[in-house]
Amino acid sequence: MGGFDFTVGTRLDGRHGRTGTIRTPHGEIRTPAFVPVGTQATVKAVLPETMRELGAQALLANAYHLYLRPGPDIVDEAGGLGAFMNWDGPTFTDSGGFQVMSLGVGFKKVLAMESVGVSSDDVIAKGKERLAHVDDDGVTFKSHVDGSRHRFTPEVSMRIQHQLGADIIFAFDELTTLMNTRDYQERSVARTHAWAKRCLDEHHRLTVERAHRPYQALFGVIQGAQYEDLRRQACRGLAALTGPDGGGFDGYGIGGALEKHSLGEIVGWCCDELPEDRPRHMLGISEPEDVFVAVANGADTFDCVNPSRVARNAAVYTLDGRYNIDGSRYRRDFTPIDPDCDCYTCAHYTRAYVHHLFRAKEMLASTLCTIHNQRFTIRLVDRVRDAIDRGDFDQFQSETLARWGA
RNA sequence: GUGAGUGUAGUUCAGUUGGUAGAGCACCAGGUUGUGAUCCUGGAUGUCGCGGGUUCGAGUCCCGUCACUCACC
Repeated sequence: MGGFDFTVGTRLDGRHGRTGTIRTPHGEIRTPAFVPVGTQATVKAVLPETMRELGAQALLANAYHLYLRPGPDIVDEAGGLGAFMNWDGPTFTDSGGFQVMSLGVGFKKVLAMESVGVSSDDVIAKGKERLAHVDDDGVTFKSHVDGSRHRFTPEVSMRIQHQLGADIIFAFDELTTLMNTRDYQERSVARTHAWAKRCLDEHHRLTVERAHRPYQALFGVIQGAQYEDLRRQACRGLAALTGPDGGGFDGYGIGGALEKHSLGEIVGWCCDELPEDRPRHMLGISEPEDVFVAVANGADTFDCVNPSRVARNAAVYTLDGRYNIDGSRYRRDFTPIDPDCDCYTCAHYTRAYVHHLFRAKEMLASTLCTIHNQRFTIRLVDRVRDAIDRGDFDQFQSETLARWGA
């Protein structure tokens, strides 16, 4: 796997947590690392240069969105995702598997139906408004942009992600919900495993075909929901898979819908089974409690839309907790959003000003709060990494979470 | 001075043949975990201009009065 490798640094006693370094053709990622999300080849509201200044080491975009718009061929022509968006650091793309669920069934819709006694299996079978349909070969879906029909298979996802050209790409997986039956979860894990093998094969073929391009690392994605046996089985299965060249996955993604309280044990089960010389990416977390739990149990990198999304709706993070800056109590507060923060926003602007921008619906409000929340999250993870290297993780965790109020 | 119209939540307005008031925005408070997210959920709010009258009951009908708007003198 030329151009890509992972070395472990300091390990946590008795747990899977560690520091390390991922090397990609576009630079290194020191882990643990938070990877901000720029779904459509942009971290909403901020410049790529700003993300660099904030300390972002890598960015993650989405194959589904970029496939629909502008189209992977255009990103390819532009020189790949990084060149297209003026980001010269490492990049990730998600496979589009998440959209199988979010477009097809809808996580919230399914949760809401729980009270009515409807399982998402029923919804998948009977739902009228679903935009996606899953079968063993792949998923057929309607574009949320214009309603046109499309089909993703593991091979299609690999081709798209090769055209997008991110340094780290993910295998095409099926994300279930907590509402699916145990029986469905078993079948889904089997399907995701079969898709993983097809991804590995197609990835190998494309890597040979596109040998003139920088090497792209492929991460297998683990499902299995809240079931320990399924998670372990999924991990062992993916760890044992090899492509035509005899090589396996370059790393692993831990995915799936899960309840917050079981995050730690699920990551722990997975990391019991996964090879420790490969990086593990936890998909979709960023809250301080989750970061500590995921890192302690072995996650090396993780991404999340939350710092950006909540920023656009006036929620800002501090080590003392989260609050809404558009609340009336900040109208005359001329202190920074977070007095302990070193970000550009906190250095130059007051709560009263940002409060005013939200009230006036000015777009700068989103920009300033996104800068702050991204910096908050990146800096928190930087400190976690330093704490592990210092041998100080447990104390740093307990102090930080006590202050956070978790 | 004459004629006409309008006065209902902070605001713009809706209120069916009379049955003790609603909406949008604003306001207040939350939420958002591989972005279908300038999105979603809750909440508070009224001497229906004022005074009489008719009626079991009036924001709705009648009389008077005040304010504002327009038109004409």
